[in-house]
Amino acid sequence: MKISEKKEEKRSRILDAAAAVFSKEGYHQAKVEDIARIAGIGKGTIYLYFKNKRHLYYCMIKEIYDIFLESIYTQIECENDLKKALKTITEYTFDFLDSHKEMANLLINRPGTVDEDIQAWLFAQKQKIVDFLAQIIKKYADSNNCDRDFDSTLVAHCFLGALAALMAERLFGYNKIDSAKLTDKMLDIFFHGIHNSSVQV
Amino acid sequence: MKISEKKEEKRSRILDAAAAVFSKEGYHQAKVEDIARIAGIGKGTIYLYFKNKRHLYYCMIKEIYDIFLESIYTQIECENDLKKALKTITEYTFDFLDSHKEMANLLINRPGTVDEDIQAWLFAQKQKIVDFLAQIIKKYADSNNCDRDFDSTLVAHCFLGALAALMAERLFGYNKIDSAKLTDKMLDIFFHGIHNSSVQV
Amino acid sequence: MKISEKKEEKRSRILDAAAAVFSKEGYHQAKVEDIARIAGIGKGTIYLYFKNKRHLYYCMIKEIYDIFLESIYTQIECENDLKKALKTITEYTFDFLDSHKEMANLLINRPGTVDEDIQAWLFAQKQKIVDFLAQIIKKYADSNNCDRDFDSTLVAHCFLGALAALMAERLFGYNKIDSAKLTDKMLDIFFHGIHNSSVQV
Amino acid sequence: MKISEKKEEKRSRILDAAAAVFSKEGYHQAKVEDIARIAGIGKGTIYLYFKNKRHLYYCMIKEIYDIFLESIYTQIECENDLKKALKTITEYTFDFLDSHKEMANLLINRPGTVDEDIQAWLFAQKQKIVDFLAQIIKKYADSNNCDRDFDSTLVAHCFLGALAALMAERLFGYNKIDSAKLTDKMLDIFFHGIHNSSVQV
DNA sequence: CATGAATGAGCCTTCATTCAT
DNA sequence: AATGAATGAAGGCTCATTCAT
Repeated sequence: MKISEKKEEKRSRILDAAAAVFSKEGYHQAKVEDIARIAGIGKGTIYLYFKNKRHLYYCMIKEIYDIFLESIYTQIECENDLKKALKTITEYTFDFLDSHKEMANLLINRPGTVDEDIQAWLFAQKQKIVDFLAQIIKKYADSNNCDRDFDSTLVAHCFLGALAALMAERLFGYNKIDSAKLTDKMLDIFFHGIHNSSVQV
Repeated sequence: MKISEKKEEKRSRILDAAAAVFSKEGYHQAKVEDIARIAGIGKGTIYLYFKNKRHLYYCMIKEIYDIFLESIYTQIECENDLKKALKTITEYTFDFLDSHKEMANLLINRPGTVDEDIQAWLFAQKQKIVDFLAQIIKKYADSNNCDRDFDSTLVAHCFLGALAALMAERLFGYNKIDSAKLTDKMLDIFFHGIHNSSVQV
Repeated sequence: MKISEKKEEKRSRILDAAAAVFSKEGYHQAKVEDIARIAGIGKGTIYLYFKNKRHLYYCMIKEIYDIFLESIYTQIECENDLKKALKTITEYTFDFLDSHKEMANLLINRPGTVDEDIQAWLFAQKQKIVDFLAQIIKKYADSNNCDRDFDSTLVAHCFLGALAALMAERLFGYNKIDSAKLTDKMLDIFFHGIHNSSVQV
Repeated sequence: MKISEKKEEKRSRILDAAAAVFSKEGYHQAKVEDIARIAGIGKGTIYLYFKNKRHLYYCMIKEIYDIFLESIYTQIECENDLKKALKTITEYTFDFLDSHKEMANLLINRPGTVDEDIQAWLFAQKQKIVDFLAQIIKKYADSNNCDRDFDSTLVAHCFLGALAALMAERLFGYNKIDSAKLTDKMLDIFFHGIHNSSVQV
């Protein structure tokens, strides 16, 4: 028990250090030695837990995605109200990056720069989220007898794109935006558009 | 004249080759030698035109952005109709990446992976587009006496984020989407939202 | 007693494992960890019995040579007939390598690849065999009033060289040669040469 | 012309340095950096001429074998007298190793310790020599209506084994033997054996 | 001007050895 | 006594950059 716990704890420390370094430097410039130093261990130790640098990167990014996605899924799963669902996703995303600031750069700007396999894997992950979201949107449209004719997958893409853009702005931008208000405003745009409704009628 | 023209032409060839290689491989994996070979010149010659690899990258990406942005600006500048403006931007972006497919990967996925300075520069470029767009949106809202209260900068971010997401999907996704329809659908979402308008009334 | 017996048994297991691994991989490519695994013990334990990898190698190869040489000596010691003595040596060598196939590669191809000290030690061991053999040959020549004038040390070298070559061929060659016939043929060559004796007369 | 000559000259310098270092240290302990230093060039330069350390080793040992074997073949090819042929081989071998002392250790003790491919290649080379020699011996036996019944391949193996043993002794032994006498004595043993011919009659 | 052969700093990875348990 | 997790020195190889031609 104790030993496997210790190993798990050390593996976790390495993954944290890896996230920090990879996020700051990008995959290719990150040095295994730096990761080791930040994890407080020897260089060789990393290779007891991960086959090589690439494997370490993959495990790290997979862990982050797993945590993030699983959490999103469970929170949304049984939610029938689209607005609430999107709000939850948005808020959770903000929170997640706020509490993992050190890897924000990685997630937003640098994820797929290792090789084609990892790029493909990331693409597949993203596809899953899009599909999941599109399905919720579709359900919403159907259940509301919605007279508007929109492609739910397209909407999902737009929504996630907008979300990513706002994340980047919030994280790297000079004007820090309050996340609560941001969420509401963004959802308002998506639900009602920017068109002057009074004119529309 | 002739000499400086020749020089300019060679410089241009190097930049094209750099765009192709950096886009395919990413900054750190791209080899100066490959760029030289594709440009049809000797390896050392690159260093007669650019201080080093980093500088070459910067010049290349700057050139692309300059071309792209200038084109956008001039096309939109005197456009008063927001919908038309956004449509133009969207269509031009699609066309641009279609005709520069070899650097699409670079522009969408890999731009800021060199160092913090370049990341900051890119961020500033993006900021300019956002500001420009926000200004147009603001003008539209004001001139229409719009009763809806939205943050034009926020809308600009969302719009560009969505645009980027659709670009990525169109470029790397399995289902190639027709760009004309895509544009219309996307703008429809942004203008009227996804809410059931019949219910809304 | 019991403890020292146990220790001896473990030491022996390590030496056997070392012989197997060193023979298969060669000194530098052999991994201490593999030896430990094959010996069924922990990696650190090896260092309780041997100072380091080099020492382990030395002890192992010394043990093999000791067993081999002692056996040869005792079998030949009181043999007065040279032909019988050479036959015994040849047959015993074949048998020894047949029953230690796993270290044949080591003994034939890889022994002295560690450092100069070990190479010198091996050279000295070989010298002993040569001297021993030369002495027997000398005795034979003297006692037979042999009219042929040959350098017994030279003959010893030639005989052992030929023996080694045949061992290598038998072990790694495609045509497995029957050892009994081989011995007779080889001794025949050494005793009577390849010259046409009928012509000679 | 000039350039390719210079390249050839440098390649040759690298191969010489490689022979010296590999011979002294063995493949695995030899450092590429040492080879470069001895060749008087930078470490990276070696990789302009050879794919990697293994390839360098292979090219070096192949070159040595090619030079050696080709020379032997051409000298022996049209020789009908077996004794002269064997004498030529023996003398040439002595001369070759005398003039390439620095790689003697490599050729005698360490050649096949890199990997199985190279070991197999070396084995094949040796096989060629054996076959070549066996063929000459066979021709000799046939043409002389030799009444002695010996396996020419076996004789070839024995001869080469004895030759190798004498080479090793001459190179590493304390008593330097004069090569001219050595050759005669050795051939005498092979042709007439050590048996007392007066007794034989 | 243009070149590409040469360089060597830099980094990933291995593995003999140690030492806390 | 025995272990095996941890270490870090060492070495193969790459590639941006230089400079002699």
